[in-house]
Amino acid sequence: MKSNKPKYKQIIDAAVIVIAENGYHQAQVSKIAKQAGVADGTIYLYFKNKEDILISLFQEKMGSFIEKIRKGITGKETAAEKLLVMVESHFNILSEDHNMAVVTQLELRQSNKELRLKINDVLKGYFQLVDEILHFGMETGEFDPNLDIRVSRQMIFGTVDEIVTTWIMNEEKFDLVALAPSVHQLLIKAVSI
Amino acid sequence: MKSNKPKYKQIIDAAVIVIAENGYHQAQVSKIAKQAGVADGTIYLYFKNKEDILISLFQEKMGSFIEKIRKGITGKETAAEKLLVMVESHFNILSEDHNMAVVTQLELRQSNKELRLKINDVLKGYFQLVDEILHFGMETGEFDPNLDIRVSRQMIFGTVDEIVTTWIMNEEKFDLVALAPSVHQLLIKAVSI
Amino acid sequence: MKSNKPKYKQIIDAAVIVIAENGYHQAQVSKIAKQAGVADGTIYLYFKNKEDILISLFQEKMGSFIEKIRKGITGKETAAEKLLVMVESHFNILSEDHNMAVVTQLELRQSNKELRLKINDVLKGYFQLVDEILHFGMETGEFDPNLDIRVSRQMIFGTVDEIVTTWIMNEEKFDLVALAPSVHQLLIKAVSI
Amino acid sequence: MKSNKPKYKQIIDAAVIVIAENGYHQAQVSKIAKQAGVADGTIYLYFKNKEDILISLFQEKMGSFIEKIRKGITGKETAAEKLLVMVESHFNILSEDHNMAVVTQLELRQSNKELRLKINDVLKGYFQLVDEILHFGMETGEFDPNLDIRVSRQMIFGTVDEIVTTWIMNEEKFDLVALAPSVHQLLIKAVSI
DNA sequence: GATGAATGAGGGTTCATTCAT
DNA sequence: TATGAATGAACCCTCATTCAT
Repeated sequence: MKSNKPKYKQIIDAAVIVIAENGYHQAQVSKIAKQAGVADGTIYLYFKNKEDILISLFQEKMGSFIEKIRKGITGKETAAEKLLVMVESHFNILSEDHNMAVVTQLELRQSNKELRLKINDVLKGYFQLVDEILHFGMETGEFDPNLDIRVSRQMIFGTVDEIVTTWIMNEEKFDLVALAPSVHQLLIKAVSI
Repeated sequence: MKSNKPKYKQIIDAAVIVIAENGYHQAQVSKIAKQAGVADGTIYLYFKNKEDILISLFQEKMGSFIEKIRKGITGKETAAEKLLVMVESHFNILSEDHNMAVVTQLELRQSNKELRLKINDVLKGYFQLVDEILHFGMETGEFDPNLDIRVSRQMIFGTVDEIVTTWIMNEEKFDLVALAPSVHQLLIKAVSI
Repeated sequence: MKSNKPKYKQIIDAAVIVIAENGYHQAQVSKIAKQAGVADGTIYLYFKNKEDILISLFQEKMGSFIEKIRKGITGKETAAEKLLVMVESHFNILSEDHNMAVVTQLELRQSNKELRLKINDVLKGYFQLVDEILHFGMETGEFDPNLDIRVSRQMIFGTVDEIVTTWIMNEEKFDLVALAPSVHQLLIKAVSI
Repeated sequence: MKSNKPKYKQIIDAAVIVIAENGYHQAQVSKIAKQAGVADGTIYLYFKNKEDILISLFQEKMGSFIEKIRKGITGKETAAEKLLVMVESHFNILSEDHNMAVVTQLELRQSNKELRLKINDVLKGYFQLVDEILHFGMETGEFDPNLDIRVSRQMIFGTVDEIVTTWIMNEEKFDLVALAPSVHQLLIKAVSI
């Protein structure tokens, strides 16, 4: 029985599983290869080196993560609704993919500075999304026109990120998605007039 | 000329310098020993293992960090003032100690999950401080009596932490302390009625 | 536009170029295949394995090398003249083919003992040529009738080979062919009565 | 039972044995360490890397090789005698140390260009010795005053080296030392007037 | 208490060769 | 014939920790 998934995706998915199960520093290339069902050398036909797997992983996953959120907020009419959908989606997506949550929130942050800088580049897409919502809210008059966009964005991302991290560190013992409304309420109050 | 500092502190200070200058993954025990002016083996008379150095480092530094902040907020009369002092102190202390900022915000976060769990234990002292301010504000009627304490605390810590991290990742190119008022204003609006 | 050269020669020529340009240890089969304009697998339709390429290369090139020299000395009347032509030809041929010179003098000598033994087999054709000149000189009375043929041959080959190697190691900065007369003179004195 | 040899020498001697017995490309650091009776890591307390072992090996062995020969020729009165002693010593030393002979004549020549250049540096000490004998002979009138020193030296070294290599490639089946007189005679005739 | 030489486990990556198409 | 994607064995070096002095 052959897998029809192209090997590139196959390897990235394997990496997520292996990192989630073994931790960043115990995610050897050979383990990833075995999980992907390919030979060690095959990895290097699709990725320049181990770091390249991790960056690609983050890009792929975060790319579709952002895309999903963006789709969700597109139809919404008010900035408040958009923000709510963003928080809800963020929590939802990570709730539904335990491995991804562990990998992006905990494991990949153990990487070295160079890799983290590249990861930060990817995160810029998320920051941009937040900025768009903020600008929109300021235009519609929902948000304080004198907001410091940068600080507001850092508050929003910092809050959501901290909550998710805590949730994972607590072994996902509470219902993350259920927190969305109260998180949203706090954030809305902060940026409103 | 021999240092009179007890070797325990000597080694921790050396660790901060070495990690700040070389990064977490390039901070070998032998480098720390050399920086501390002791033999490699001497380290193990004062610390169980390398991880123990890092935890002790975090405990020592975070302990005095929290103490300083606690002192600052003690005299203040309103919860809002306390929160302002907390944010200002937080930014101030890290602004004045570049090495500490780099080590606690960036480098130590590259440690494995186990170590990070222990670091989180130390952070509980900080969380408690935030909780106290929140409770105080709820009692005085400054803050919303229906606040979800945990989420509010995560918002406050997440926001402050994210801003500091961004500041360091940007090579401290902007004035961190100057941001305190607008950060404070956002947070106050979030938790007020 | 396809090359009409049979692929066998095509691959050997590619190997010479790749080895000369990249060195023995950086001359991967895939590089040779790319240089030859064939697929990696095609190599194995014409050669048993990588070693077989190198031996074949040496045989082909050394074969025509010896042939050229043999032609040059055939018409000469005295052993001294023959020896002069041999040295001159040797220097000439390598001077005119930089790649070949590098490959046979430097790169192929990095091969393992087994391959070098096979290379030595090919060199026997050259040794035979020298032996013929020596015998001829001994018969004509030009050379010492009590010569130890084997030692004399090793002197002649060792001398010429050492000079060529030095010339290449010095990046061909001096005129190799111009050395032929003085080399010849030394050798003639050695073997003469 | 502890070895009292300093580990540096211990490791070099082990390297000679391992390379002689297994060949250059099969001489793994772990094998050398095991043969030396030390841990793999210990190697790196005395040598920068694997290449450093090989260069040091060559320097140490070639250094004492040249020293021995130099001592032998010092007392001799004529250039011819000096040359004889040199050839004899060269053959003698290698005859008496099979491993060294294999390592320096065959195995180390498989190293990459960079290492070979460093090996060549060491050989310059030998070349210098030959040059001294040649100059001496030219001064005493034993040798042709118009000798091309460089070519003569290359002849002498090339001849001796080729003979030793052949001897080893033939598994030392003939008596190398016994060849010294006839080799000497040839070389003397070559450089005499 | 203090030293520092010695230990030894562990992993990313290359590349000659194969074989299904 | 020709292809080229896939294979998987093999090795140098680092560094936290120990222990004889």
